Amino acid sequence: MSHIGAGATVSEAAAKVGLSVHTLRWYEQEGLVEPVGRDTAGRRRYSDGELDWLVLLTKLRSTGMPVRDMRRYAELARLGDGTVGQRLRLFQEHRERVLRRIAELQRDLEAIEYKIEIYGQMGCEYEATSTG
Amino acid sequence: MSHIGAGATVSEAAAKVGLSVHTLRWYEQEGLVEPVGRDTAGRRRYSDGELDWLVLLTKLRSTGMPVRDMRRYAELARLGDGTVGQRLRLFQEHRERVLRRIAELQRDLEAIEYKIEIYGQMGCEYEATSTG
DNA sequence: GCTTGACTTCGAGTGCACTCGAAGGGGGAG
DNA sequence: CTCCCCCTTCGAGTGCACTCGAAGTCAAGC
Repeated sequence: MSHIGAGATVSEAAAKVGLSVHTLRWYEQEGLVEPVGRDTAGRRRYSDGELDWLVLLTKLRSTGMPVRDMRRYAELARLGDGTVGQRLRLFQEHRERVLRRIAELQRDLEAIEYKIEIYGQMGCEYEATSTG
Repeated sequence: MSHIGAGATVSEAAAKVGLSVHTLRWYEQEGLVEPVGRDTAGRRRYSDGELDWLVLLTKLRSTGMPVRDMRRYAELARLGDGTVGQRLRLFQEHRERVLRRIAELQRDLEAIEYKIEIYGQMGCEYEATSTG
């Protein structure tokens, strides 16, 4: 490896951010990532900043942001500081969605835990019966 | 409506549980729901118990349980009390998944909130500049 | 000089969970 | 009698986010 300090290769970046090489190229193609810097041979070299961006994208994805919104966000970021307000609103809306989602999961979890309790009781009775 | 007390029609059930009529039939066809009781004309009549079951299914779905696991669960339920242990395990595993999912959302939410803070600060500076 | 890993474009395939529409028929309420 | 809601089977379509494979090229490292 003679690229020490020159940034990560695609496969290294893939390993670091938890996306496949295919997906990294696809993200770039879809405009979620600015065209990545290249080495003399034309191969992608991901800088720390680009890796951070990718990590942020994975967090947005994992919290359920659709790819089209991520694309929108990437476009805004590309346009510079003038779009900070829009990016803020985009993130605030997303936060609300995530909070609602968490609340929904917690609500529905209660039904699951209630069932676990019931089944636990039923199981105990069975055990008690079967073991005497 | 002369079916007072005779159970809900498909469309009523759909409205109550938040699934489409198409999806209700599809759930039945996929074995997520036992064949629903019928009236003299062969039309589905959902009892309160059947509605409760559907509501439970929607909670499982909304917490991310795949349809194949829901089918497995429905099969176990159909087999009676002897499968309570398996159902308990199924729910316990699902609970763990949901808890992990909530934890993941909360973790990733932090990054989003951090960004909101940053953008908030940037926006304030801009406002301060533009308003004076 | 050969292997390895990277590059390109392209389109097709995958998995999931619906979602819809067509075609043709039946029964009950107003 | 006539709507309207329901029934059936069937297969195809949708949306999302990948995911894969093919085909051909290129350059660096051993």
